[in-house]
Amino acid sequence: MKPTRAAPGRVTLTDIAKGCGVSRATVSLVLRGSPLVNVRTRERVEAELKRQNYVYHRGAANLRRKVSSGVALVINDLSNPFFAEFAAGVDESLATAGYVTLLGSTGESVERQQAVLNSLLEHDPAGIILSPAEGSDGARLHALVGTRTPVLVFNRELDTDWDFLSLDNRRGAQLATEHLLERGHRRIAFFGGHRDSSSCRERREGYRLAMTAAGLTPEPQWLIECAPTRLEAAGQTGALFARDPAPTAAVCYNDAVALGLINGLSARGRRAGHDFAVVGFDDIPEAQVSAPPLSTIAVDPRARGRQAAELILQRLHNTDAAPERTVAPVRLQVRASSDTVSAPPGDAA
Amino acid sequence: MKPTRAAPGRVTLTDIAKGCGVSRATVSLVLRGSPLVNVRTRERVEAELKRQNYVYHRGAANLRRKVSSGVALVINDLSNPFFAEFAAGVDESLATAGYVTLLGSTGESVERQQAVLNSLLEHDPAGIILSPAEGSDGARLHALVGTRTPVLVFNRELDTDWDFLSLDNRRGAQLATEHLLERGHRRIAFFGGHRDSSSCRERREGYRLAMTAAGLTPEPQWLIECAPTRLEAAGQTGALFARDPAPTAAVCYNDAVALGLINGLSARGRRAGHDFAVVGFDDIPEAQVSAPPLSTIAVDPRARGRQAAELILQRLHNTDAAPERTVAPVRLQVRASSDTVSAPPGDAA
DNA sequence: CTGAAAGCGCTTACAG
DNA sequence: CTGAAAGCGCTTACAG
Repeated sequence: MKPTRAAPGRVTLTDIAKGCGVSRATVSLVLRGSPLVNVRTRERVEAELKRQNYVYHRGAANLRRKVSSGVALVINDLSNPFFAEFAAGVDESLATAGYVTLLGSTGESVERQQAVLNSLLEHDPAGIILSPAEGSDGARLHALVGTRTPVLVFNRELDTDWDFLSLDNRRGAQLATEHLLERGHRRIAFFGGHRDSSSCRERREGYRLAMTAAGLTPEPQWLIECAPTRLEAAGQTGALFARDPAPTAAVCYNDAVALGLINGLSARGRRAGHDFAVVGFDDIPEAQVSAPPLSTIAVDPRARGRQAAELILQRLHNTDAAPERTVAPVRLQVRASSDTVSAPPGDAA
Repeated sequence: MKPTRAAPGRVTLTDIAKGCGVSRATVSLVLRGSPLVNVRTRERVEAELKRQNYVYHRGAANLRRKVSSGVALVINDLSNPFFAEFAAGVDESLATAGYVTLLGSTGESVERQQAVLNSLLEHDPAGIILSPAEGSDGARLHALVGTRTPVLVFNRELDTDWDFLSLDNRRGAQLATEHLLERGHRRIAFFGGHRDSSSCRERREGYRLAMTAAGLTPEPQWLIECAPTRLEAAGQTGALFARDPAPTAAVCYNDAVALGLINGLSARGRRAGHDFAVVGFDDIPEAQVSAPPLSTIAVDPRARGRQAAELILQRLHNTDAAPERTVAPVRLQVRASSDTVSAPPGDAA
């Protein structure tokens, strides 16, 4: 509960100054690489820094300079490989830029998210990258964070004036649908996700666009909701076949749903890739090794992380610009199998 | 490259003190929950804190008190779900204890690890949880970190006097081997990993113990090295069948290797679970959905993360105790399939 | 119960 | 080119 006493005997600027007979000011100038210092003096100081094994206390410097070298990264679910990769990308770019990542994971809990942000704010982050927990309330978050700290929202839209980085959900679902259309499918379902999530709405929109462009109208019973987990998806499989004629293919909300659907199909004696075609979204690692391997929409989460870091850093140096919405590209990753089945002959609607 | 100027107008203790006509000292006492303050005064101060939307500056307080509320988490590979789960567990427990996680990922690079640690140290962590990059040099790390900051090493042994939390690798491999023995296998390989890693050595030892206990002596050609990745493992599959009689089963260094081997087998016209039995190690999420599902050794990385956090926090309050080695339990996770094949009849060696 | 004063480790005008 | 002094936002004996 309580922070911890540092071991005694930290070496400070004063120790270095004494050690080589200059003032603290001079040592500080050396540390910050000022060209004002005489080269001989600099050498003496640097030798002394090494000799005493000096460690810069960035917190003290930041306090004095009224700056911050930390960026908070609030992640809804680190155990999801998509977000883990994202976090790795963020950390990579922040480190390169000389910032440290202050991590907070919320486990998709709005309460924990509130607590985590509160704690992180006390550490005075220069900015925040926020991948909101499901069900987040933009206004409430805004009230908590205030206007002093720039925020970049990732992935899930929030009703705020913060910067927003999102995947091109619409385009992704469109690509997935077009791919199935090219294989001859006509009765294509959109399977999984919750209608009230912005990403689900956008993906459905892309699906609908592609269908419409092909002269098709999605039947209401082809739009099937379920929580974006493997288990729920497996359980909802039956809904696909509730009415005849049933779909021959499905664009899935994400890979987890797609994998669940594949399981659900085989539990009903069907085989994905043989008598039903499936395409996912996200390209999680499992997609490569599932049976059959899953064609899906690749979003390169690590690159998204790097991008998020760049965006927040940019914002830090440009506080007063208008909020920005950035849409990150996605691409179709075809893997022979989950989608190889074509529509049954004579099935052109 | 440079840290960032905070927006102007941070509300400080002084503002609050002025706002309700008390001294900064009194406000500070209120913040820290001192019982000395008159209850009426406390209420006034608290109202003012709320009114002005005060945010505590923990950095300043820590500086004055000579304490730290951050713990550094240095992770070799966040994109590995095992470590991502571990990180989630660490963060969860640290947050509960009122600490913030300072994240640094090294991507298995010893150079980056050095740089990352350097940067983290400047942020004055109370302690460090270090999951070392492959090839780390204990002495070099020790020289860098010094003796002021307690370190808990996770997963890979390092030649230092730091605390160490490891998986029970020996026991895990023993369980895996015994499981295959129970299925009737006699020619069992140990597949994958690098002999110079401590975890690989320990797992091989567990394998050997189980074999010996069953009166069997592993042939040298049953010990096959390869990098612990899916790709390398697939590539090394042939080595299993280089000499007759070939093994009928393999204990794999980890799940990635096991999945690679499964691919490698099917590329050679063999089917894991039908004519060759495979057991993994780690129980990564893919193990559940691979084809066939993978029997493996579950290590519960999230619980390990929580455990690591507890250990380092304990150490912070007990700096002078002797270094501790903690071995975390593992268990066999049987999944019908990858191991269901029994040894061919008449094959009892 | 409350306030004045010193100080954590650093930086930065300002003199010299 | 270098040093003395003030100050970042907080805490903590110490008086009163």
